Amino acid sequence: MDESEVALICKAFSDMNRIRIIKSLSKGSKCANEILSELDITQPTLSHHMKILSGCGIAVTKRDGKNTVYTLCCRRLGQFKAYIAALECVKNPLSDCPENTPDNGQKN
Amino acid sequence: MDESEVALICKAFSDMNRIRIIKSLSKGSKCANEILSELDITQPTLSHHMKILSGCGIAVTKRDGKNTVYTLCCRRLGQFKAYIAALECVKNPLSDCPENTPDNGQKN
DNA sequence: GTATTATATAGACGATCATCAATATGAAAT
DNA sequence: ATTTCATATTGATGATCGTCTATATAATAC
Repeated sequence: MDESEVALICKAFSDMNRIRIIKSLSKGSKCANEILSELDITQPTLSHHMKILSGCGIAVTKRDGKNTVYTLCCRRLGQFKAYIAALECVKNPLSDCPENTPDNGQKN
Repeated sequence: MDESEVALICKAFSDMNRIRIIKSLSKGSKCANEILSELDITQPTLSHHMKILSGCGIAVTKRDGKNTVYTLCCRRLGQFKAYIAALECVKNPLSDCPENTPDNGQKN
């Protein structure tokens, strides 16, 4: 999973309604109507959001008669979780930045 | 950390250049000039990105003479990582969605 | 076939975005 | 004080965004 894929998934996560959708789907597959009843948006807007969520591979679409069932893609979500989890955070790093502040305890 | 905070951080992560900045800072604090040399953007654009990254609490700003040193906020990043890591993915969930497809092995 | 239900698409709107060139600010060096 | 270096702010531009109404499509029911 490269940076552009991560950026795309993060963009999908960057809207509160879509986060709610993801959290809802994380409890199980749902059809559009069900999701719609949990949010305060119109049906076309939900359709738009689902297109974004499936566009980045986080959600999967499946027709079932009149309904469209949406499911979280565990594999894709797992890849994303792994990427985020792998982000380190060095507390007191070396840096080539000239004249580092003394209380960082370093000069380069 | 509520949904709107997560959305804000994800929005900060939704740009490739900002992801690169975060990955770069994850290896240690850096001043603007250093980060700038790693990317293909102008100085004002970098300044704009850093404002977004510090605005959501992921990066921290510190003046040091002529330089501005940027550091990842480990606490904040940790909160975000925890939220993402906590996203479950149920494989074969119960759903109230009418007429679930048979190969899901469920009827509701 | 016609109606009904569920979802998608088209087109529009104002808002926000990433980016830039130009300029301002802040801090050190001379 | 003036210059130099590092960063921030301003203002503009074209692109993308979330949302809506209106309409189209797809699938079942009658």
